[in-house]
Amino acid sequence: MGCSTIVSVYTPAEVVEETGFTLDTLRYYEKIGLLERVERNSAGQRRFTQEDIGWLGTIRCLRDTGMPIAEMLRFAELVRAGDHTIADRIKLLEEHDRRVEGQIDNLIERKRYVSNKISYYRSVL
Amino acid sequence: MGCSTIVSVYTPAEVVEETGFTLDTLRYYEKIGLLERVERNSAGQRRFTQEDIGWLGTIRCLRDTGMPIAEMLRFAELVRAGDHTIADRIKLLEEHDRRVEGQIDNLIERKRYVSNKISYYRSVL
DNA sequence: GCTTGACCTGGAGTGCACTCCAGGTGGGAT
DNA sequence: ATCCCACCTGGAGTGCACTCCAGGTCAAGC
Repeated sequence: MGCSTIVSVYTPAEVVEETGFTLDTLRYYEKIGLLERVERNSAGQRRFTQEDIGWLGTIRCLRDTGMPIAEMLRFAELVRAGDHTIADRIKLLEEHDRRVEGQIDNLIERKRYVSNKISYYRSVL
Repeated sequence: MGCSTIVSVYTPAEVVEETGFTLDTLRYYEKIGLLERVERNSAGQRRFTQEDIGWLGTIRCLRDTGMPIAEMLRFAELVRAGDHTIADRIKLLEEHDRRVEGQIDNLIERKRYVSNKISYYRSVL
């Protein structure tokens, strides 16, 4: 059964580089269960898998669109629970998507106000 | 000198209604100097002016576009310092405007990722 | 005239999302 | 063999922006 799959593995430093999260943040995410227990080498040091990297990409995206950790945690649980939760995941993401839409619209609206203010100041210079 | 200007004045409750800030937030903003010392009636209760309302509108906008309080404070100081700071105000707002632009772009980018994820989940349902 | 409720002050507490620290272990280049 | 640096753990600390509280005053409608 000489299974010779090459499972590419990442050190903490590589993951920091790759994902842009700090090591402390990574550890924090693991501690609170947003990241599932990461594998360790014999010395107890973390060795991240490609899958971890992928999941961290999702986290990054959700986080940067303003999803609170509690909700990401809920999403993580759904993902772990298996394929029968896909409908729920869709629901969660769709709701988030609508909020992001709202955020963008609001930001565009507010930006107009800022731009107008700048124009006004320019006009009185 | 019977000066009979009608200076419309707002009670705290009216300002809360108008601006969407809580009374506590309004007091907090005054305490830290983001809002200049608000007028009081004989009983020491706040009576906001039209100008206060306008300024709170600006605050709302800057806040909702993610400007930290420290920077709003700096902007407030510039405004109070008089017209010779207009160039600085423009600089500050332009910088902020660029950041907001970046935020919007980033959000749009991330939103695409979320939408794709939703599509993917839909395809495997 | 009395009650109710809006408002006051100073200061303490909250929630979120990290971020830092002390004290220690192990791997790997020289 | 040695040294340094990445990494480990548990737990405490930080920064931001509020938010809440106790204990009190005033105004205005009934």
